[in-house]
Amino acid sequence: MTTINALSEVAALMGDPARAAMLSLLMDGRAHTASELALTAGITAQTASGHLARMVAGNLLAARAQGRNRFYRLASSEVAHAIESLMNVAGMRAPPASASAAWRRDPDLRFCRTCYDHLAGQVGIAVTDALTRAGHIEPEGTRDWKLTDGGDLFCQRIGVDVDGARRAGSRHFARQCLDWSERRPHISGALGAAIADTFFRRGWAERLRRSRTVRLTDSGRRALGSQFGATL
Amino acid sequence: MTTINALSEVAALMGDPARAAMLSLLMDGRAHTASELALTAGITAQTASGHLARMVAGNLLAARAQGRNRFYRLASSEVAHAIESLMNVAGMRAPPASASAAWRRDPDLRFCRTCYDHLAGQVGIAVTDALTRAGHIEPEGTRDWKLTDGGDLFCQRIGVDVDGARRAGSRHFARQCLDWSERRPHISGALGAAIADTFFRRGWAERLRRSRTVRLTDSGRRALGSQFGATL
DNA sequence: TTGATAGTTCGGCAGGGGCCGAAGGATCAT
DNA sequence: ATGATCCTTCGGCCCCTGCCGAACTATCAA
Repeated sequence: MTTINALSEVAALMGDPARAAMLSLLMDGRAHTASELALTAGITAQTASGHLARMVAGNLLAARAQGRNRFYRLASSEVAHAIESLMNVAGMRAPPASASAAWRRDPDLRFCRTCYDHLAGQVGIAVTDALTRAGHIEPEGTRDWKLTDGGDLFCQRIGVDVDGARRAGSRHFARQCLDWSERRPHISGALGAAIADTFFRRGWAERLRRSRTVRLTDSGRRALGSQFGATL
Repeated sequence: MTTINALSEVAALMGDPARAAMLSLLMDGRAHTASELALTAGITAQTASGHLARMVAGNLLAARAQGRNRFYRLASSEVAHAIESLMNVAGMRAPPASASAAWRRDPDLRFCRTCYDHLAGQVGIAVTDALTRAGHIEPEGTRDWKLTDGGDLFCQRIGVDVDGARRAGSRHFARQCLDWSERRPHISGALGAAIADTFFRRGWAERLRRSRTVRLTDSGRRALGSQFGATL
């Protein structure tokens, strides 16, 4: 019973024009301040504050305080995905203006803010596909990956701190993270973070300054071919 | 401007408990009568009638009159997809009770009513994965597939009417259809239908009588291995 | 024709929720 | 400290909308 109510509650949160306007802006994957969101929604700061609090409580948004600003962002790629599919039903073919501007400016941005510590986008997909193809990981249920013995060896060989990831407390070891744009699962969780760390440490990828974009270096491209047997 | 309102309107339609209950029931892919929907939503027939009319006007539902009954069903697989992704955000792991009953009764049913003319479920995923792996198709944007030259040849060879699919008027050629249960894209659109047609024509798959289920035959299982290099 | 069933439309009630003004913390700049 | 900025909480207004009772149409079964 609460199960059906949960559906309507999430939908109702998205079903208000002001909140929908905020969510649309946040679809660019970035974090925005409360006043910025109020402005684009065309409402006062007080009203916006109430809306934002409700969406945080409903696990649609995540908030982060910084100085006297509060930055809000979408809570997960699942939320982005849900909004996208609603837009699809609503007959919107392109993302709304503000988001599509950011999109063009930064075409490699694939909702990396919430996929912060692991590789997402096309690189993440390529790595995940290659590991799957080689039998190094296997889907386990609909939410996790299983690292096979061969995969364990492989990861150790290229320098991924698998044991460290295993010891990462309560954190999930290897999760399936559904990428917003690619719509296919890639590796997140502690192992995903460890793999990304290896990419950065070995100079295969680098974070762009002041951006959530990850760029694959030339040596990374070569490594993807020689180590993973994948091309991008 | 209407573009953002469209998002909130669709979400608002799904954001009422009574309407959400009806939509959940309709997630079984079947058509239900107005009174049936009123009953499960726990409201009177008058109230339900209003809700249903609004959802039809909003292109969420399609109605079909038959005698003195009116049958309502989800208007498209896009709607089903949107509901599913909202359920995902709401943290529902299993489909709601009523739908899960149909689910258990018919475990191969993967919302085939709206994916009517193309292969969905595990078979659709297996085919799509195999074609991707072989480089026969590539994701194009977030909504379409691109059929490569090699893929064109391959399809012709196994008897898929690719040219016919290309001539299919205004219909999309090869769409990414996100499967409800598998949560991964498979091929829909004209090409998806043509591939499914090949499977039926060559006896690789068969529709079960009076059911939306598609069964893979033994020869289909062999073909999947020999032609597609996939196992299931 | 008469009655029963399925569905819709209309009207009025009542509650929920979105909105803003006012006021109150928090943080930064000077 | 003083003011400015950012954000939040509180209180009250008001509209929107979901709800049902009643009445009406359409189909089916005698």
